[in-house]
Amino acid sequence: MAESTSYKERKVITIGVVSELTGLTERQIRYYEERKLIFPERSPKGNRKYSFADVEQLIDIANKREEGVQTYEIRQEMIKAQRKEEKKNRKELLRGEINARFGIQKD
Amino acid sequence: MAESTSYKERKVITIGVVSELTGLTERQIRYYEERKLIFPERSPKGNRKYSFADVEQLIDIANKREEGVQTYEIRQEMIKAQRKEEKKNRKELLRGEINARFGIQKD
DNA sequence: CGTGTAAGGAATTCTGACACG
DNA sequence: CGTGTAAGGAATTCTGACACG
Repeated sequence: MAESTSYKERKVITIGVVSELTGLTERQIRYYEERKLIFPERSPKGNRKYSFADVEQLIDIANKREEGVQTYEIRQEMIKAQRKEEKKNRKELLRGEINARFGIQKD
Repeated sequence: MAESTSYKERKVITIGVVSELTGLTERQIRYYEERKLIFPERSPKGNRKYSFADVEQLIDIANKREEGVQTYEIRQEMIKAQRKEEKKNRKELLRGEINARFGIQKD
């Protein structure tokens, strides 16, 4: 249960399909990577591979770009959201540890 | 909620990636299609596209082939399983219709 | 039957660059 | 800044066919 990743996260989609799915050009998709908004994996020979989560992320980016938001600002928002996420995770981890010692006893 | 298909069912994976994911050669994957064991979609220009469900189906096929089961037999099993599935669906549909008329009233 | 392979062509993807605004 | 495009090359995919067992 740490072996596989969910369908949503597996990086298996090529850039051409992502382009169809998002309506973005390949040029745009590559540029957003350059601006660190998206992080595809690479196949052995260098082809980009995206997940469904990436596709959704790109759709969000496209929407923000249409509103005139610059890639730099989008990146800042992403970083902010990420920090919030990490904070939440640390909290849950801590709670887990406390439970492990003082909570529900197994044994 | 009849618009999109789940990640598992969306046909977005190219044959090269499927080959990596399943350990099968492209030749094998195409042949299993010829034998009607798998049904990829096609991109506008004719490239095969598979879903995660297809990948799992192919792994099942690979396992059966290793046991020496022939493609024809695998196909028969698939058809049988499909019939069972359809029967279940008809049952549920019927139950749904009965409920709609005589069951929980809305209005 | 199931799979490998060489063949030839078409489509895909990649990078780095120039263009425009 | 964000995107288009032409360029050249490498990798991908496709089909139909011959081979072997």
